[in-house]
Amino acid sequence: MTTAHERYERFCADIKAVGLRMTEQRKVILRVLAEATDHPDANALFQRAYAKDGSVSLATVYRTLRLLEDKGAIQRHAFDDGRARFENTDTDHHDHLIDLDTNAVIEFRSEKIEKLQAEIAAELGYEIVRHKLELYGRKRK
Amino acid sequence: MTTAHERYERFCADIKAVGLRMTEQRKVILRVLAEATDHPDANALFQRAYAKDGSVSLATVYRTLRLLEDKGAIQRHAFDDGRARFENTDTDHHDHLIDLDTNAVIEFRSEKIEKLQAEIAAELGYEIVRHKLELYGRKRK
DNA sequence: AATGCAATTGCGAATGATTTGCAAGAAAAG
DNA sequence: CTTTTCTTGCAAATCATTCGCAATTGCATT
Repeated sequence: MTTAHERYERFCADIKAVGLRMTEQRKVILRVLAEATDHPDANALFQRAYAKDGSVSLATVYRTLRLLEDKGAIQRHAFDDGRARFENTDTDHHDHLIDLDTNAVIEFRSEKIEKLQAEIAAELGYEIVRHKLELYGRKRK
Repeated sequence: MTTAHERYERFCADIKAVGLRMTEQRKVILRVLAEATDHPDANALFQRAYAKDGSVSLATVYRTLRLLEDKGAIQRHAFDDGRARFENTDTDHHDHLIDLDTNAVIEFRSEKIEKLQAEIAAELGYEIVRHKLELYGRKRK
């Protein structure tokens, strides 16, 4: 299990690795991202960062998000509600089950499904670069 | 196999079923939708409808789209490129493979994957209402 | 510690997709 | 043909996200 602090260090390393500067704003945003265990959207991240440091702007949150996404440090998801949501990529790959009543996001992973996907793509003459599997459902009672 | 004309008739029935009016514009838009075999976005649908009848506006295309989506007659997809794309729901359920180079959308269906998904959701205590499986890949050479 | 300069910021304006308010136009019912 | 109510097109309004730009700030070098 990776800790929030380890994630933060890794983000910093990613930034410096390409000669980018470590600004106050970036530090705050990276920390917020590293601490997130949910799937926040850009505005939620901005709120959290702004609470820690009022000098952070929404534009910079978006810029930092894009930066990290390009480096593969975080992942962007476009669930059915329109706006983009983000999560760390240091954890193992997994898919999502979205609770239609609460909007909660549950992570899961199935080796079998991963394998089947690759097989299907191969049959169609394709190689999978990435995939998105989202189950939308309700709790059974 | 459902024909475009049958689909059109069904759309009309859906509209009239709730006491809505059958206007010229709606007729044109329904026809365009019924004839679509691809996954057009709102603007593409507007272009096609406008070509048939210059009195159709983009706003009405959006309004009609939402109408049909609410009735479950068409389905909205949010692929990773941001804008919404639509398709008829009269065909059997299927998933999508998106060609990253050409943006082409290939449909497929796997019984095994469907079954696995249901199993996974059940394990987590959920019942699937709908799901979305998108493979993003490149042609193998 | 002071200097220089390119990277970075916040702001507000721009964007692109989609929605909405409203007055004018057209169905359906009488 | 009239009335009532639904629909429309247009333009303005949203929403999420991006961009231009002048001001600021890291950071490598003195």
